[in-house]
Amino acid sequence: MATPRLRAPAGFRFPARMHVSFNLGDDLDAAVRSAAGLAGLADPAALIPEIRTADPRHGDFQANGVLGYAKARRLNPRAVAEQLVAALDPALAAQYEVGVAGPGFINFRLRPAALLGWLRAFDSAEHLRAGAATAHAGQTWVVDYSSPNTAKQMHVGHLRSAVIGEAICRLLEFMGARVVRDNHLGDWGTQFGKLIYGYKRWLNPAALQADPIEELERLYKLGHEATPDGSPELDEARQELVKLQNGDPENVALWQTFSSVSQAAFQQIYDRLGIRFDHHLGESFYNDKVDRVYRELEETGLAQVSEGALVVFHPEHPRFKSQPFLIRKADGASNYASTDLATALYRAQHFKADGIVVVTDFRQADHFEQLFLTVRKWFAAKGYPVPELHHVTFGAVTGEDGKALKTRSGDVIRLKALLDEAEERAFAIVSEKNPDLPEAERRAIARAVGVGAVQYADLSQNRSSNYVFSWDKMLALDGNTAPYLLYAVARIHSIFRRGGVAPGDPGSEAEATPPETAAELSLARKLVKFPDAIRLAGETLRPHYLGLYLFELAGEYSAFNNADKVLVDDPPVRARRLLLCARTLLLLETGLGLLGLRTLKRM
RNA sequence: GCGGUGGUAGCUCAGCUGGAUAGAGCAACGGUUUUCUAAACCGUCGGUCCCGGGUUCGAGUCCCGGCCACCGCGCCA
Repeated sequence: MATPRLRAPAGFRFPARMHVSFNLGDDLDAAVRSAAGLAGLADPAALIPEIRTADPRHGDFQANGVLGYAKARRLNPRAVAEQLVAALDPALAAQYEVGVAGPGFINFRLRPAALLGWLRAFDSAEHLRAGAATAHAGQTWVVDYSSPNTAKQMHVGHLRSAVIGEAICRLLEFMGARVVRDNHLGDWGTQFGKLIYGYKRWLNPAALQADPIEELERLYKLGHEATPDGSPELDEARQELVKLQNGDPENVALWQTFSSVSQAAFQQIYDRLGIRFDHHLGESFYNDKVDRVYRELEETGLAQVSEGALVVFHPEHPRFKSQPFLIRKADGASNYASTDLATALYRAQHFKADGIVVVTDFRQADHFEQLFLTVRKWFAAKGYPVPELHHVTFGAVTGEDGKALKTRSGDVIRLKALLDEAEERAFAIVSEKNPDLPEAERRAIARAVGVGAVQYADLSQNRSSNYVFSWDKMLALDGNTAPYLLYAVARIHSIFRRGGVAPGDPGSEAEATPPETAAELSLARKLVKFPDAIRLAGETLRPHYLGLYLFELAGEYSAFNNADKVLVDDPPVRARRLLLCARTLLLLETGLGLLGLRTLKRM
């Protein structure tokens, strides 16, 4: 069937310098809306263009909105689509081939010169950032992630929150937000009574020096074993806790020691993962802030006493009308609902958060749903601004048997041991594949590849589902893995080394002509979709959308790399291929950086 | 019992909030190297999208009812 195509007006020259939108789809949305008015549609405001990235077979973008509009008004959708196309701003024809297809889709295919225009406009990390930063400009987002318990080892269960949380922080920052990274440590609770009990009796100072968390875990275990239920020893341990809570100087000093040595140990892990928190406001920080929560929730009538405890019900909710949100225990003590409420208030008021993101596993979904329901009503009742509240959940990490990941002896796997093993395995692989590199470099490569593989295994998959931990899969050079992506980066660097130019060097790109070969075009069209991946990952708080894009980009690059030699003699061809390499490198390095991975120049 | 999440190729998973002929990787089979990193690329094979209804121009995607797995549901976090 015939599809009308817009042609560039005779003599039209694509301007060398013109405004280029970061999100090209935004231009199309505006253009179609404007055309709806010019085309004389009965109800132009009702036409929502619904611009989507298209299957490459059909074009780069498509407008789907005509179908719904036409059907609702008993119009022929193809006819409406053709009316719209005829009314499109002719300047658009300089950039896109436009056609109507199927039942009434409008397809837009970027012309090679327009592809080059975008690639020239977004030629640096700064320009990409400037393009992306409109989404959350001027906003403050608090991200609560990792959040381990002090005096305990970080284990594999803490991995996902840390990795996903950091990627979300970087995405939000890239999109223009000021991000407050807050490690909501589990640093308060009944376990400290037993730990102090053990500490005062069996401390080995040398062991505390050498591996503080190891020693604290040993002391807690001894304290726990020495204080069985109903024993006088348990009463003593409880007394230690009471003393701590009442500000006994000795116990407070001990508790502070536990916190500081724990944070120092955690930071060793965070350094390997590229994480640095702005704040470590643990549960203890909110001890003196829960009374206000009780008071305000009672005075607004949201909380009530039930079975001696202070609870919040949500009558409009099918389940939480009867399942209580327990915010103060019957004995008067606070619990994590109390401190989480106080935390939300502090973040909203002290940090002036426009958004709060909490990254924990899916088992806490009920808690956060109740928490957020309560916060919204509470803030509304008091006239406090209500931030966007997001609970970012994730599934479990399982072994290949589908059960929770454990060591062979059944213990939890420590994060330190896990990262060590990742680096060892990566070192063995790089030493086999590239034995001529100096050992120091192979070690450095192993650090980036090994840790990156662990991070990316988490980030490449939809966070909602469980994921199966497999060394072989995450360290494979094929498939959607960190080594595959890092390898693509290294290969591009290799070309620039061979060519004796720096990536993105303006001189090397000056003569670049628009992409021509099938592989060049395919790569260029993938490159300009980067903003779409950022938007999708950022809006849904699902980093795997960015990972998937990077994998597809690396795939396009590999196909290009295989089909078209870059360092050819013909200057314009060489220049445009170098430009494509430089932009691929820029987007891969920027994207992997947003996911928290470190990239390499050689591997 | 109520609820959450998942169920897509032999395996591990995508599928951009309802769009065009459902895609990758692994595994299996075949091909490409005087080549900028073959740690790559290309192709073939492979589908009851858990089942049954419904909504509509169009459903893997939304609604209803089932089945299976994991998880949560009053003083742990």
